[in-house]
Amino acid sequence: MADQHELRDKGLRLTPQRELVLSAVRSLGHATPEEVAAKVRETHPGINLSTVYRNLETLENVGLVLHTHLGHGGATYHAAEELTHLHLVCGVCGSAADAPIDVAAQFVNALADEFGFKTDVTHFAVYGTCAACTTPED
Amino acid sequence: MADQHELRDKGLRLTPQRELVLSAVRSLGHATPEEVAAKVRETHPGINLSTVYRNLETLENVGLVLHTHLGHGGATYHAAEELTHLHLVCGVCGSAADAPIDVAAQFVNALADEFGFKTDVTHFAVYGTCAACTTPED
DNA sequence: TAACTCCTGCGAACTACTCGCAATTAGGTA
DNA sequence: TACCTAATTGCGAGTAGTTCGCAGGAGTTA
Repeated sequence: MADQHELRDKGLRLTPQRELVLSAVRSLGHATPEEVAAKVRETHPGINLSTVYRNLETLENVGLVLHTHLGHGGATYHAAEELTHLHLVCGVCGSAADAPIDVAAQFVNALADEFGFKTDVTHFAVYGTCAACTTPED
Repeated sequence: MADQHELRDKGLRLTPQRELVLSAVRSLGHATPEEVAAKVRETHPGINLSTVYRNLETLENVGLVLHTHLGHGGATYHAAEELTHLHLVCGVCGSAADAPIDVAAQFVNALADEFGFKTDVTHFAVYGTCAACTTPED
């Protein structure tokens, strides 16, 4: 549990709320601010939603967490070290599968070469139809 | 102006509001519901925002318009026949550039081959940093 | 024209998020 | 250890964007 160092190293104060938010994000994998708040409230019932939002923002600023848009409008937060995959969101069944970032390597390179655009493929989900929903089965 | 046929063919009633919403989407290229409302109000000032939202949803259900997520949370609407490009959204300056869908062809194929995932690259923006913001200039 | 529905306008409600302020608390210092 | 200062928290209000219910009005068919 080197959280204390991580947070202090980034120039942040070490508050119970902040630690709880960070560990909630880590344990949840991906989670909306509300889900993070719910998780944190299991051990710290009084925590305020504003505090969760502010800590997510703060933790994102120092690079410990990141957010991704999975479509519904709300952001989904991840621990920074876990964000090594891209998200395949199915428009039919709503599932979100993971795929390794390498499948996008050519795409990222093409965008870089042709447009000078440096792509972060993990930030937005990739939308489409998953295998299960594409294959008509009865 | 075959709008009447289009709408009627889809089983929709032909109301001035509905026609105006559709033509606003077509003339604007990409637009948020609020921008569509503003456009429509140029010729039909009394139109209600709810009506715009409902018509966008209705038109989307019958396939005449589509929406894309450009990131800020709000959806952006397009005429269905215009959606032949993907969007490169810059996280630094916030600009949204267009790119032909072919640059994503390999990526789409890889996803299809490896995961059976049928990708709609136009639905979500592609996030990253544009050339202007990548190149440090003074 | 009459009747039947769909559609519209309106206002309230809702969701997701942000902000200001006063009280609290972490971290550094003496 | 006691104290000081600034960061942080909780709370409530505020905001933006979107949805919903309802009653009146309009498009469509016979």
